[in-house]
Amino acid sequence: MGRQPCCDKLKVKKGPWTAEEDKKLVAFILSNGHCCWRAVPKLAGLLRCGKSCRLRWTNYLRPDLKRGLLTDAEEKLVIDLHASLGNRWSKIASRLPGRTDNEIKNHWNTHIKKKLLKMGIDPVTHKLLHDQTSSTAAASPNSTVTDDDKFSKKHESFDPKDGINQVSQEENANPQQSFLNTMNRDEQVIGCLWDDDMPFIEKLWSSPMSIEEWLLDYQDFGIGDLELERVERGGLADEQIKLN
DNA sequence: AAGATTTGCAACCGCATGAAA
DNA sequence: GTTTCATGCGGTTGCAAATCT
Repeated sequence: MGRQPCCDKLKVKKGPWTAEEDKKLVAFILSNGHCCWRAVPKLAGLLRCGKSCRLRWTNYLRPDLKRGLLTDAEEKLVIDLHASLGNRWSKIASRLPGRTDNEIKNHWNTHIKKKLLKMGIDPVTHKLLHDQTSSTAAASPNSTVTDDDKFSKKHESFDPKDGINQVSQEENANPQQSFLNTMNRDEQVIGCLWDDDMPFIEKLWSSPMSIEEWLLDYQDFGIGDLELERVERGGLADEQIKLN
């Protein structure tokens, strides 16, 4: 009847991964692949469940992952895709090479959502909050203060130059509309990404560099080294330019 | 300086779907 | 056809670091 359980849940380890575990998982996947996640932890000598291994690989260890904050262009793309796709993070992530759904979801919840609220844009509907709430706000002027309201007050000195885009003085007169305008301006760039037939990962696989070489060059297994990371990012950027 | 609070991210949880037995 | 599990996905939590009081 049915299949065997993927793991004995009583014996699996939980919590943060160690560098040693990362190395074991990477070494195993690079030499054997991951045709069946259920078998990976046992064969790799890890006391983790397959699900945990899969998440660790896809969200952190995969060699094609970018590190660091999303760029302005990536943020704009996420916002645009979110407007049309909603919280379908995996679909959104598939349009951002080197980014994971988890990373995008986290970035949305911690950065983008707040920026949009600060600019008076509803992060759910992507419409101006003023347009949506003017009637209800007038009806209930003493409505309770939300966390988002608190954020807006706390960040009243927010400088658009640090955020989504730089805007002209004229546009500053109406920051909400200005933001929507910049979104339109980016449509061409976004369109290019939408039309990209060959996903980034396929370009990576087809590059002359082997995956082992790539990993050895770019993976630090979680051991922080900012300078190395900076150089690595430069290397990745160069590689992407070559591939393009 | 120290405790409290907030922030950001990695990892886990639980559900839906499809496939294997 | 039914049961059981693998996988993928989105939501949520836990915790270390940063910031505030």
